Amino acid sequence: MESEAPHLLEAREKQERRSGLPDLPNATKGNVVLRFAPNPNGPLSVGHARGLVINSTYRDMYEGELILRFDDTDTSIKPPLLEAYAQIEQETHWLTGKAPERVILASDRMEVYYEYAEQLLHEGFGYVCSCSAETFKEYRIEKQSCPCRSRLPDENLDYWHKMLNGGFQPGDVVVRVKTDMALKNPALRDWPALRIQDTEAHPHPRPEIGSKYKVWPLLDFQSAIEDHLQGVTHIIRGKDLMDSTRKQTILYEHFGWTYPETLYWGRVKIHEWGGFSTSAIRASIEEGRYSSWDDVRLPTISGIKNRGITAEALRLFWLELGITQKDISVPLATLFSHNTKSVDFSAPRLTFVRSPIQFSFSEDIGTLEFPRHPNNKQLGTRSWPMDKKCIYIEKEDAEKNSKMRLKECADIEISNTTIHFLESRHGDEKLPIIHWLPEDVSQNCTLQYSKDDEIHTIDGMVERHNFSAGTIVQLERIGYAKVVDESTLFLSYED
RNA sequence: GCUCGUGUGGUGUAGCCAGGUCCAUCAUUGCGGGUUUUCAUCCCGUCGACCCGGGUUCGAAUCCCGGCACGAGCACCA
Repeated sequence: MESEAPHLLEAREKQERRSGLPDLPNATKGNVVLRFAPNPNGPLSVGHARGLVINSTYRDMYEGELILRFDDTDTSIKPPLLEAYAQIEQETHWLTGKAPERVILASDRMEVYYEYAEQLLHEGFGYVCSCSAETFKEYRIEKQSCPCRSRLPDENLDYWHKMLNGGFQPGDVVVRVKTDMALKNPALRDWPALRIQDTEAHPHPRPEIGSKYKVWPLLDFQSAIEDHLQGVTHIIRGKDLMDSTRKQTILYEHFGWTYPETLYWGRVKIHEWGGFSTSAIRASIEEGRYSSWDDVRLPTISGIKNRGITAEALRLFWLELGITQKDISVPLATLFSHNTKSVDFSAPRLTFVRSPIQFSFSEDIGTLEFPRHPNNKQLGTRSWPMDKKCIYIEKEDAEKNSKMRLKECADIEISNTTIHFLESRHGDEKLPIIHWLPEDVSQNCTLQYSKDDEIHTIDGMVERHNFSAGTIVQLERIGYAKVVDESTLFLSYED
């Protein structure tokens, strides 16, 4: 018994509660190759960030490699955007902390795909089909072979060459992988591998490609070939691509290759945004609804970055959701809570007074010196001279109270436009604490924030500073914000 | 319609494969409190869940059967 069923003799130890990502099946350190393959029809969305975060984390866990592959093989429906290539590379670096080990452009690899397509036809495992999409659909539903299926390899090769030489228009013909028309899953029956695109009317945006090719591979074919050629060991993709895996596995079996281990995740929506369709975002920008891809209202990586969200927050966010196949909908508040943790300790405190009202001190108090951050002494101190004896406080505070405590200063009482110091000057009484600003260190500033898909602004006075654009600060009693320029701040989110 | 997949608190998530240690983990949100000269951070407390119905078993969130619900694919998009 000991040799035949040792597990019966030993009480198996209960699995520890897991934290972080689960192990990758069949993976060993140093032998893992992953890929992230977006269509560059626009810069990356927050949804793409999931692919990047999960794949790059596994890359790091297994000391493997991450390939960034541009699947830019559609020039008419979701055509690539030339600027997106470089931007996606930058965003990848920003989010994952380093450059991908390899970068591949599918549009550079056309000859390779052709080679395998030709082999497919030559070996009788594929055929050129001249049925219309609708006609073939009927055959597929009826589990019937279409007439083109019985073409001989030589005949197919003739068609193939005619395809390559521009002898067909889009829709005329398509190369199919010969599977089995009786397959249970209708999606797998003789699936299309390459088609014709009108690259005169819709040239590829890369000038070196342009109208050079008429025949283009479809995702299932291109991706299958490339994954094998690059030695990809693990694919992590959306579960909407499950049938894609099955189609590709049939192709792999024909070529005698081993299909990578594949994991899937479900659909994610963000309450405030819904999905992350790149095409929809692109359309809304082109319509002029948004200024550009990095508009703070957009669910793009550049938009969220622009808002003052850190790469770390985005990473923690996606890591926490993991790779379950459930379809989920998450509120933005979850991302923001990660951002607060990511940012708080290093965010210098800055005073911003909304709707400022001016008051004068009844007496001199000299220069005030106090820390830039209550817990992080490394951020140094700030010093407020008060030669003018004139300060700003928020309108709302002035209206709500007559006695209050000026933060880091003293207890006061206001009357008309004058501030008198109270006996309890050093804080014996419990008074509302408000933030305030001496005129000596003030300057006009606009605080922007996004709400309900609109950008709103609040005018006020900000403490004079020289933090560079992009610095994340905390506006005391208001929230975290990003410095846009000398006189503009952007509030990342409301608390 | 066919095919595939998923169902744990308000929202996510762990546990499920190898049934007990699970009156179910962690986070977030809400509520309450503490620290703090910020309505921030941090800390503490609290509310709150195994889709339904059978079955197997001494014992089921975990295994089996049957429902139901939701999602995706069936594109000459990726």
